[in-house]
Amino acid sequence: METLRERKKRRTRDALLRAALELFTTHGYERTTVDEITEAVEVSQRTFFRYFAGGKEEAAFAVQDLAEAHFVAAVRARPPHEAPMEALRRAVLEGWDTINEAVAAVVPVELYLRMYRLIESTPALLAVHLRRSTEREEELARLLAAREGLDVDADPRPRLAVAAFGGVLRVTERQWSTGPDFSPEAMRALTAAHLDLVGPALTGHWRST
Amino acid sequence: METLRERKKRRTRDALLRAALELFTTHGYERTTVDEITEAVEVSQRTFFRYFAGGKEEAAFAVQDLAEAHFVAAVRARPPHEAPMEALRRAVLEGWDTINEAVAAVVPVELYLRMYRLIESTPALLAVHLRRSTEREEELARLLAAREGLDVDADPRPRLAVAAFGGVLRVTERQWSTGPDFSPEAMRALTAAHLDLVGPALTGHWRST
DNA sequence: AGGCTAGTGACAGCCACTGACAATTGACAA
DNA sequence: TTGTCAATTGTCAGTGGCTGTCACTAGCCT
Repeated sequence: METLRERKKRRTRDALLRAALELFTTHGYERTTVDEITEAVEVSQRTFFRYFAGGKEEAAFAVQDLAEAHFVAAVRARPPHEAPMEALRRAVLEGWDTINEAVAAVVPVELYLRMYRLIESTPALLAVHLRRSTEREEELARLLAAREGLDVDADPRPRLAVAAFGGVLRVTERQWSTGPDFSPEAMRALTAAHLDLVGPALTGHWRST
Repeated sequence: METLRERKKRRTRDALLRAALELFTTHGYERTTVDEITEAVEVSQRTFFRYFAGGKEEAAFAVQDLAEAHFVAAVRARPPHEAPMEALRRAVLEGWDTINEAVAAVVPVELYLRMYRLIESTPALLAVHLRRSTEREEELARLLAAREGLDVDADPRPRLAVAAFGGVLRVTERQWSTGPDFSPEAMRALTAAHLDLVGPALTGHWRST
């Protein structure tokens, strides 16, 4: 079972994380200081940095970590006979269908979505988000390459395909976060629509839809 | 003509920029302090921040700005009858062919390439680079949409196509910056090869090639 | 020549982050 | 229980990026 010490640690971390996200999403990321977060939880500043060695940034992406791991797991769970792009497509849609399972245990889904929007609208956070996305893309490229029996360093196709897929997701994120409907369902629908359009978008001529 | 004041300003800025890039590329980005840069040029720290309000970051990307503007200009110069993706492809290859013209007036091309590598290998800089890339992609999407007579907010295809194109460039940058040949020619060749492969990469099955 | 103003330096201060050391508190065995 | 050990936390001091303020100097313009 869980020892008292571990329980306390977990609570402190959760309290810090929740306070951080709440402050970020209400007052803005850069405008909230670490001191404000620790005052809200009544711990020392030093303690915050011990839980989040990456500083405010790590706190800001803690829940994203869960959601993205959820998505990668969905990719891994796809049957091996599916074509790579098809597996990615189904996994990402599945991920949005079941986003609650991945996130709700730590923070309300609504807070996660608010934080997602904040990341998209805060340049410093968006930059980090994009870097993290490329790290995930590298992971997926290796995954798919292994699945198809390819050497990811000899054959660029897995990385290229995943990068193109990632590009579609970025366009989707951006449109979703600036649009009027912040529900997971809206995100899911937009993702599906965009994935359907990427083929036509690349085939040269747009005038003759 | 150019007044004495303006000449002095220009020189100070150039000196700061060159000192910054030189220090970044030799000692590393984060390990270089602003004080070190200003001591090398013999100005106060405050002066550095007056020229580079964005701090070290702005200095790190000053030359990238030139190169990227060079590329966008090449896209604009493409004949309107070319298909969008074809215009992007030719413009980016052209950009690497004539990179000297865009950069050499301010810093040696070799220093620019070293800085490029450093950006790719420094997480904090890579993140910013990726965000800047999406800004450029937005610019290109609007450009191409206008060219084709489309409304970029109503039709997602321009953004999707440009995002996929950008994804290919990112894969290329990454491979180039970790490879053995840092010449513009190598970058050009890699870019062309990857652009040729993105089509096949997206067509479902990789095993039977 | 002399007033105007842009550019600069010096200084003070905020915030993110880190290292070192001391104090506290849970864990566990005698 | 109680004493010991180890994990957790707080305090303090310091570095570096960055900003506001103010006074001063040097180029500009009439």
